[in-house]
Amino acid sequence: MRWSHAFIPTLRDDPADAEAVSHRLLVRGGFIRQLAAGSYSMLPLGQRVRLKIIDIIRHEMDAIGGQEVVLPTLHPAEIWKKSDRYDLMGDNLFKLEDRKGVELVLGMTEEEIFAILAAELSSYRDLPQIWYQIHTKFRDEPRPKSGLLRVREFTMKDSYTLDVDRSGLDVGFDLHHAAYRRIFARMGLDTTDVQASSGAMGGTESVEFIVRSEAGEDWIVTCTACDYRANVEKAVSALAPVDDGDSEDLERFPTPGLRTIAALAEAHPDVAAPERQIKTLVYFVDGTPTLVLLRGDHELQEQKLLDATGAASVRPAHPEEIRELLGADPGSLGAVGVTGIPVIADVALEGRVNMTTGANEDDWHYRGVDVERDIDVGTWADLRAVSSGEPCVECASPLELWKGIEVGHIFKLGTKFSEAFGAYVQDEDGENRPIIMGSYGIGVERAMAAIVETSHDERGIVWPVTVAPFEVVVTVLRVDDAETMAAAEDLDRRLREAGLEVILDDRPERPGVKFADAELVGIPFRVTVGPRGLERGAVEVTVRRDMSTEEVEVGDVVERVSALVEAARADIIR
RNA sequence: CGGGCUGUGGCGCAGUUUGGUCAGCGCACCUGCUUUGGGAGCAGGGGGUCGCCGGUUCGAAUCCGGCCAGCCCGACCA
Repeated sequence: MRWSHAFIPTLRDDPADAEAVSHRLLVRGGFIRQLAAGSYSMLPLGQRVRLKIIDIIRHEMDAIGGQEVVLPTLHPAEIWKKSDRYDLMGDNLFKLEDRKGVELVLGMTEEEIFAILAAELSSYRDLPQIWYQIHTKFRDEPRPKSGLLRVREFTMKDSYTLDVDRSGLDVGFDLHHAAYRRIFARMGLDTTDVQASSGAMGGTESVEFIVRSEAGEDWIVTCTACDYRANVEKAVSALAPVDDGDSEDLERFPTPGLRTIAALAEAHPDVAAPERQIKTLVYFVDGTPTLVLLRGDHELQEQKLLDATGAASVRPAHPEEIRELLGADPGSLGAVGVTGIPVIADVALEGRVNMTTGANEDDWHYRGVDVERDIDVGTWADLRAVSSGEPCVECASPLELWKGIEVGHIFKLGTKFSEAFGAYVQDEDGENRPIIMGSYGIGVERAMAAIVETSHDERGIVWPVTVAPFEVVVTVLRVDDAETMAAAEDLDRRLREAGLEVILDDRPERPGVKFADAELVGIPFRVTVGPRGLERGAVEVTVRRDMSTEEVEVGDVVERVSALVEAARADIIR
């Protein structure tokens, strides 16, 4: 490839609307262009990287026995209604109508269609199967952001395992787990696999692959000492016991003007330390008003509420709604004596006595609350958000909280879709059983952005050689000098003949421009050809990652660069 | 959906407060000459319905109304 003929529109300035590093560098480097919010064009360089990522994924998926298919992205809404995901996914699902008025949707993931195909299987002997595809998914994100990190149209590798029993599912799941580790490692991504919630998808065991980055949107909890690691949506921590004293009688007492946990604690330190208060939140859980109870010093983790209730959506009640329901304003709420409204309580409140909580009348609270005696708790669940420094449940060491980018997610889906679409097989005993599915996703462009987030410097991107748009750039310093140009062209040809991916920068630009572009674009190795070096029969070879430079005799360049590329590959794959 | 901000050549921006002389700057682009190991210099040149629609006015990038789009924070989010 000759740079002079390539479409690589690099920019000297950062685009004004780009914040995230990957967004800035991918736009500046001429990899992508934005069309609309959450909608990006892949320019030639971007597409080269994207294809390399896809090749890695495809290779590893095939290696675990995956069979590639391509399914429609345009689906009749009917099948989404059949699986119940039409409502469950809410506004995140793109919906449209055809000319006949038939409702259609654009796929977000494609369990439905895979289940429909799986319905053609009839015997346990047909299983297991691993099916996958790599194509476009759509999500009507409420807020696309950060370039490729959160978009509305993107490429996903989604795969599905089909098994007759749990142990088969476990095997398929573990195969994916191992394949994902290899996939991300080969891209040069350092991922942490964490326990996660499977969210609206249902399912049980769920593991996310997270790249540590400030640009990420997921909060991850890891233990500073042991192996415990989980998404905050799922993470738990140990709690120091609280001394409540002996159970006492319920007593109403005046608390004029006290509306917050902190204010109440300050005014009544004897009975209302935050950890001895009950925080009462009012939520609408799929439209049903519900009281959510937590310890005074704990925060609600909404995903846990979703998981505990199986609801599609939850939202905090508005102040007016709260007054109508409980007769008091936030700040004086409690669940004591409340009937007719479901109560869900965090497990940290189990067995607690002598607690303090609002009395559902402004300026009044209860003390001496025995949670199990005085409150009609319908459901106990883990609802609390873990905070930094709390003790690990496994080893009691402090937990650490950090931000990351979710690049992959694997989980055990179960039989939800096979039951909905009649995907049953007969087992050895002639018994009809729903196929057990697993579901596994990787966001291709998000992985691309995550690589840039974690591999760049002040000059630009530093692509791992396995995903770089080109492995080598041959930079010609004097295009108008026939000898220099001839030497560069010869090198370009020999490097390509050695199997390397080369771009020849033959633009009539000044050296500084070419160096800057090569570094911005992030090509791992640069061969600099100029008349000065050629007089000595030498060129320079520069390693992008550390910008180290060595002089190499022209005759040795192919061997030297090949060795560097191989070493870089080996270092990534290990 | 709530809050904040922004829309002016390909990119980055000034101009809007105080309507006219405001279509302007830097980069990029084209031509020529010089230059050539870290984003060159000189000279000449091309390119913009000032987001869209409507209104006010003799006159609107500028004032008013409506709409649209994008960014950031929050809510939400496999």
